[in-house]
Amino acid sequence: MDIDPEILFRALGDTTRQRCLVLLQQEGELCVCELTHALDAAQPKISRHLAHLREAGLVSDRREGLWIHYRLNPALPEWVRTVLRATAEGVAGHPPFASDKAALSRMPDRPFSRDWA
Amino acid sequence: MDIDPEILFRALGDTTRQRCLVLLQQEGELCVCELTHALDAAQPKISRHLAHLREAGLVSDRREGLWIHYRLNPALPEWVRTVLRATAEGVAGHPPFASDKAALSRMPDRPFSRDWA
DNA sequence: ACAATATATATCAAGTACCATATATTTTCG
DNA sequence: CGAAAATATATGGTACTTGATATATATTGT
Repeated sequence: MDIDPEILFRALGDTTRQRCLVLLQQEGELCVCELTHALDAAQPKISRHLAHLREAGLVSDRREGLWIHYRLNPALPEWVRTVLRATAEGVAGHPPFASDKAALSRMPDRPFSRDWA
Repeated sequence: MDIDPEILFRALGDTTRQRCLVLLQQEGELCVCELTHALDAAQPKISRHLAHLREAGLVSDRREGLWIHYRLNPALPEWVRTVLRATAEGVAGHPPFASDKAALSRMPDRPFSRDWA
């Protein structure tokens, strides 16, 4: 799989998309309503940014009933994974990324249990 | 030193700036005319993109006579260095990055000798 | 002080990106 | 089939980005 670096970094160049990617990296798989809640953002906004990430090849999606689960695209080249990992580690402690994770874990009635160490 | 990830990735989201950063990473330090030659681009275009990188905190500059040498900002946080290194390694073999390096080494009358293994 | 060279900045037009709101689509359940 | 829930897309407005061209600034040597 090949990723155009211009498309990659333009996709990374928006805070909303960064926050989604960092959460996906930390949580593995999330549906739109979880991201919407974690970021406290309007649903169409999240949906459109996820579409952007999907078109850039960064995430893949999987439907399960009403829900659509997003995850990092498993076919990403290693250097892109390194970029995403370094970024997630670099920003994890700073706002708004730290509170996103907290908000997600506080979400009531999460549609799926995602128990993985 | 702190780098805002949105500013970082927007700076990386342009092919011209990527090419400059990859060359700077490979060569250590380059003046504007070298970058202009390597990318075969107009001088004001290179100058403006370098200004963008400087304002984003990614590069620093040093004047020596008529020339201004640019280099990666030595104060970059480690995660940003990792991002830049992974990117440079990931794209080095692909166009236009590969030919940029070749064009630079073919440049006649390069203003400085930069001998470092 | 003047000319030449390297680099920087200004301007304008064209394209692009983002947000908020409204609306459409898809799936499940009764 | 109709309603409800989750997600996706469309629209319009505003703001940012980019490139090309022209011009300005800074430094050196004569």
